[in-house]
Amino acid sequence: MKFSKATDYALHTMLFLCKSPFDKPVGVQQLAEQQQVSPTYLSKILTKLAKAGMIESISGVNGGYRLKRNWEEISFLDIIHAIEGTASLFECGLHHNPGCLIQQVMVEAENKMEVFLREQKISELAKKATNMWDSGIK
Amino acid sequence: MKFSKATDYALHTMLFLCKSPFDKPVGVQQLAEQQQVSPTYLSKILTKLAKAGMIESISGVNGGYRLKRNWEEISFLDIIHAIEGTASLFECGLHHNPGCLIQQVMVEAENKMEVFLREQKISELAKKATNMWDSGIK
DNA sequence: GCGTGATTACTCGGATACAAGATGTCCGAGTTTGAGCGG
DNA sequence: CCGCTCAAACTCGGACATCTTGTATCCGAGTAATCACGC
Repeated sequence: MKFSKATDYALHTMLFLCKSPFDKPVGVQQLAEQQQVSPTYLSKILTKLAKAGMIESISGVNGGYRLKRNWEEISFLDIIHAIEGTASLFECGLHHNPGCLIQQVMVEAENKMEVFLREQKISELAKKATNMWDSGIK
Repeated sequence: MKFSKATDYALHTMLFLCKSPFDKPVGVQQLAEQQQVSPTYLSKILTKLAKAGMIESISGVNGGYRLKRNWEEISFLDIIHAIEGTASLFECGLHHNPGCLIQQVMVEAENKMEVFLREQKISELAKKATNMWDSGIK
């Protein structure tokens, strides 16, 4: 039970895109270099984010990826769900008992986390990050 | 990113032990049958719970597993940690940056879940379960 | 009747097999930009 | 100077290859209760 590296890459990529100028698409090459990942692998992850409607791809020379409208509303949870899927974290093996008390507790626990992650907008983080950058705090 | 089946088995086993008479140890056979798992596999999981000090094993004929003292304080989180380990769910790949903002958000999210799971005592659930049983609600 | 040993019913732990999912690579195809070249 | 073609720089998507981890099985060893046997 761990978050996959793909999620890590996705979050960092989104954060980076938020800090980039909106008119110029960023190439996979550059994004991959930033995080020390192979470009081809990153492109898989970006495809998922694109299908989820968070970013869009521009093909051809000077192409790359760019944020889509309403990007300011994108939360951590959105990104995580796009990569990890939306299935429940816990599945009671005794599926013939839908009222499993353990299942109920676990679902509620998962919910606590999701509520928090839904509040965390990636755009807010981008602001904070650039502020730190400006003030010289590393 | 999902909880393992082992965690599922562990939780159900602990719940079952809570509902069993304390003086008579329960055999792996019986516990495994209850959950449709192979006894040998279950025994691995039980070993982990034993090492975490939640239960103890009685060897020999009429042996089995039994709850240990202070079992009433055992929380969901204790059990999950015993099986899944206590490592953080999220690890930022860019480990040369300890102040990664994304990491901070994720750790906090994980914390929200853990705080909740720490409050959930397995013994409380056992009480509730037997009440439901008594009142005929399946 | 009583002690001693064998049998039985258990757990323990290591080694190993198997499956699935995460991670990563390769390649062929499509798309746009821009440069080169001929008229 | 204009238009056509072609190469270059990109992304897209499928098909693999690899690695890690969860899941599961097998087997030999240890342990305690119980039973059987012989004295």
